[in-house]
Amino acid sequence: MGKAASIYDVARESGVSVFTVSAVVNNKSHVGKGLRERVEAAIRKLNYRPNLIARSLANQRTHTIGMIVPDIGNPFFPLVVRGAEDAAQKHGYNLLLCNSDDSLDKEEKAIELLLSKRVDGILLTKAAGDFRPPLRQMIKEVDIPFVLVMRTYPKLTKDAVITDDYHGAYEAVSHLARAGRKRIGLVSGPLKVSNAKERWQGFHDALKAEGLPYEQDLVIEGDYRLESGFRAGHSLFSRRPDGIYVANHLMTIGLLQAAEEMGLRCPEDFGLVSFDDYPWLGIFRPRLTTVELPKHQLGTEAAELLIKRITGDASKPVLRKLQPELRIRESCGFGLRAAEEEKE
Amino acid sequence: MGKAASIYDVARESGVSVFTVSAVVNNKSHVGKGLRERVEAAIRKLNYRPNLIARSLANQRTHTIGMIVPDIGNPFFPLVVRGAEDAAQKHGYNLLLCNSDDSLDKEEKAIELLLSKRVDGILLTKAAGDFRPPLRQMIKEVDIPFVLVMRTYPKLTKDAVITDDYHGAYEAVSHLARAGRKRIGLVSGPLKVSNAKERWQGFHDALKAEGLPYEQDLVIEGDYRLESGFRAGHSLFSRRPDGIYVANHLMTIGLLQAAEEMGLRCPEDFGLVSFDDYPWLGIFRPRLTTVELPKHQLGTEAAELLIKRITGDASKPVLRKLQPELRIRESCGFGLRAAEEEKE
DNA sequence: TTGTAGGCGTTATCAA
DNA sequence: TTGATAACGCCTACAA
Repeated sequence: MGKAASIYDVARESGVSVFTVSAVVNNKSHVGKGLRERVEAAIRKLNYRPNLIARSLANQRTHTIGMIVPDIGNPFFPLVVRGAEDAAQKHGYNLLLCNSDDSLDKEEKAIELLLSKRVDGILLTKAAGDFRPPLRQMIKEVDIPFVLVMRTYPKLTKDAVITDDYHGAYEAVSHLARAGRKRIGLVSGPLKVSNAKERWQGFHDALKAEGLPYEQDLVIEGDYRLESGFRAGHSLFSRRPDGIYVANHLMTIGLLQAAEEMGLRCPEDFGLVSFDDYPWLGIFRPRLTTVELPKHQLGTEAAELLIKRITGDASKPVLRKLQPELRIRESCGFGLRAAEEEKE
Repeated sequence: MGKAASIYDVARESGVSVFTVSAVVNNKSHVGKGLRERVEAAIRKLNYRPNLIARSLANQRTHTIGMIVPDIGNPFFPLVVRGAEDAAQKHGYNLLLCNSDDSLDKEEKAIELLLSKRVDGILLTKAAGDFRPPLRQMIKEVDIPFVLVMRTYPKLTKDAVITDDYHGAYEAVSHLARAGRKRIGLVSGPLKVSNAKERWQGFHDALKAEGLPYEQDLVIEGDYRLESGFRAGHSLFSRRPDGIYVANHLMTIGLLQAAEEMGLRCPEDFGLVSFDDYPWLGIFRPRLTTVELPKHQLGTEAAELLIKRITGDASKPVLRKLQPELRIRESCGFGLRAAEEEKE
């Protein structure tokens, strides 16, 4: 009783061939009613479950998709992953999850493993930097579809589901300007990453459009992690900006920790707009003005697209750009300014 | 060139048998230096990568572990998953991630799929309720190790890595009492879940020890989701408790939303202690007093234990109970009380 | 040390 | 409609 029943056991039990069993399991080619019932009975009796590993080997299809994110511990990604899992699930796929920590090395290892495990496709949030040639070669040979998530990387594929980061950043900075901020700083993600560049560009162009100076000193490149926000805060605040746009949540937390240490208050001492929104940001003070990104949708759309590719859709590459949404609350100091004007 | 090179291709290319190739790939039984080099050259030339699906079929080992959590979108789980992934990774395993939404049905489907995919073991945060007999039967037959995460379920296995929830809740409530709260309410998780029961018990016993009344009206059973915290808040606040212990973060957010709607302030109008801590709770107001749970460690220890089981360790069941840590901040109103006493 | 051949559990081709 | 039988790609006795 140690081994699980195989298709052979079922065949023997019901006195038919494995072909027939296989046919009823996958309800294929019309199997005679009598046989079908006998087989089904045997299946129940032996508690037979197809071995999907064997099936994968025969089919060359695992119904598994690999998903590589920088860090599932970064609160941005869980919802993206959840979205992807929901879509995958719906189409009968599973998710093999990997963390790259934005390291090219880990990313490469993860991809190699996923390829060896013969996943049907990969959802990738590309780490900063370029693939090494051997890996590119390998990927080309294997020829499974990739869909990029949140970050483009045209050298690999043009299929990507991202957010309109340029626009989001532009909105954020314009809003800061509308709130009366004049010296606006930026805590950016790693500029090698496509969306960080986009956000930087949005920041830059919005300043220009508002007639505000772009001060190199007020631009700090972080890595989307909390600590880098903290460090950025320390060096940024010494230059006394009156407004700051921070490119993600984790760095915002770090920045606010730095502000706290330096005795600076938001929005009194500096206005703040942050990227990605969370339920708790609406209730704690200061209420953060943020640019919300549709995380769950990002995941589902990416997975849907990937599955379409897996199942043979070879239509032209799609670059899906989801729209962010500015959520105005208090950290930008908009209310503050209104209050001051009332006094005058 | 459509197909990836197989072990046969390598064998042919280097003029040896598949056995020899297999041996050098897994650097097994001493292969003659000359042959080894020839084989290695062929491997590089053909860019050969072992097909892990085929290997799994032959070995009866997938080096994949299944992980089922209620919802990766609940901020509690990402770090647990990350911990598990780190440990898995370290030992050469991958994580197949599933969400159960605390639904028995989804949980069952997920387990069946994981078993069919022949994962080597499963990390499970059990959904509320009991397995149905056929599933239990199936699990017993397949005989792969399970390790429970965060929630016990002795009917399945006694291997579990959890937190000392009783103790954590006890501490939380005692602290509320020390802060001078007299009518303390509870927003609990689903009482069918082991840790919700533990937290309830800790709540109950702490009240008793402090000589405070246990008021049934002030105990509300939620489901660990935000909305249930919101509803709980609405019904709870109408009874005017002066202290509340909420059993997780998401429900706390919901509860605070309700408080806001009703114009109640924390800690002035009610003291609050919440479970699980996050970096942002230290910087926003009100600063939440929480009981931190070692999420990452939970994941790594669970994965380590599971892998030990997978690799044959049959020592007696381990119930690992990690210690929570009370982080006193301001939402309990402790500072408030101190301030009042000073005035007197 | 190396090769041969059979098995892992399915699917799929080709006859019957 | 069914049944043998050969893939799928790898591992591993058993032989040589």
